[in-house]
Amino acid sequence: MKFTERLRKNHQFQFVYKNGRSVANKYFVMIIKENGLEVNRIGISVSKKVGNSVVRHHVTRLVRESYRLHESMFNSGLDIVVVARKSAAEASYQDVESALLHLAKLEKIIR
RNA sequence: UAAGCAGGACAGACGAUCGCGGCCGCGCGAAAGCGCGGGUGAGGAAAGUCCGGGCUUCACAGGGCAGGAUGCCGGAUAACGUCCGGUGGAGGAAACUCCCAGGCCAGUGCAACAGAAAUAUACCGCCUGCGUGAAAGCGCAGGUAAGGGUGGAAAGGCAGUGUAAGAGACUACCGUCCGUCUGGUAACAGGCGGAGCCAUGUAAACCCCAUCCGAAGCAAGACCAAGCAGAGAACGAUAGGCUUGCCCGGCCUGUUCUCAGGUGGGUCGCUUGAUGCGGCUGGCAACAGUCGUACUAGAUAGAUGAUCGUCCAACGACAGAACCCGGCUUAUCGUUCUGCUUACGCU
RNA sequence: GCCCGCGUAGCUUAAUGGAUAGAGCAUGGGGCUUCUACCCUCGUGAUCCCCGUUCGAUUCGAGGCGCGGGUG
Repeated sequence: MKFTERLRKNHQFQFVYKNGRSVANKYFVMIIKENGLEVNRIGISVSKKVGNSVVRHHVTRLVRESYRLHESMFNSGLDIVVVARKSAAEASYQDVESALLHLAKLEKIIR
């Protein structure tokens, strides 16, 4: 991903949770905070409630893939945290893609 | 052909495009890194963390008590609670499967309810003697565990002799126990002789016996780099701390606690191993030896996915390595191979 | 990674290996009252699942499932 880094540390996530603004739909919760950098930073959080290890990895990959394929549409200079909800375990790739773009439109961070 | 039993293998495949983590090579770059090319990249259970071992550090090269685990016998193994082969028991018509399977004739405990009585007994009953009574019967003293109902369990079973009635009191068969002989490494099996059999169940009750067990865990541990600030309290050699829970013994000399401050980066450990596969030899087997051959993930918030097309058993279950092995247990859509048993039919 | 604990009615809980598993709250029916509340009375359980030991298991043993906690 050319224009994007990843959020890795727990304190980065906590900062976004405390200071960001959030929006949600059936599958995901998206939390946004401007980071003052040139690039976006994305973090994906899938808790143990969603499923076992295989299911959680799968959800993570679907989110990362759909973000990657639409990376150029997003505004830059944002920290984005995507939290998966329980129903995301049964979602297909098309569901994830449309849900992610829907949330991005709600936040008006998409071109 | 059908039903079943046992053991093994596989765990969607191929192509295209876009992406991800290591590794190798080349190029650019001071470096970080970037680009191109090549090759590689999750499991049969990677899971649960229930056992065992390697490895590393600590302690000791030392003893006792406590505690824990295992539990028919023999073997395999680095080791095991695992595996193999036997013995005994249970199930099945069979192939075959299952069993925490040492010891209540060491000690202690428990056995509700029912029942006369639960580890010791006479409620009903049976019988004898005496008394009373015309008799039936009643009362007293005694004998008796064959019969009765209860119960998981009622003092070997069954048949006969015997007897007033009965009783292993006696006898045959079966069972039990003891001794001895034979076979077997052993568990055990079989034979012979004796005891007429003073005694139930429970040790997944305490316990006894035999064997084994030092502790912690790769966030172990080793190294490099960066950075910081100390202060207070208690006790101080008849003290404090470490050493396995305790004791003895041993070691150290400042130790412990509280508050505050700093870092939270990198390298190694890290994958070649009690390794996999194939052949041969030994062994009933588990397994061992030997020869050949292969190298097949090493991330550090954590890499395998998405889309399209074709195929099928037709939408593909259970499920993701985190130091590494050997097992056990649990989850699982299905496909397939081999051997065996029984029934039916045909030749 | 390592180590503990718990699971009983809708909720909070009790139990020596021997009940029909006992309470309180809640809830449903009935009574009392003109009505409601209070009060009285009657009812309502897969002892988390499964296998075993035992004559008999909530209790003992093995395995599983779920929940909670400690520690690095």
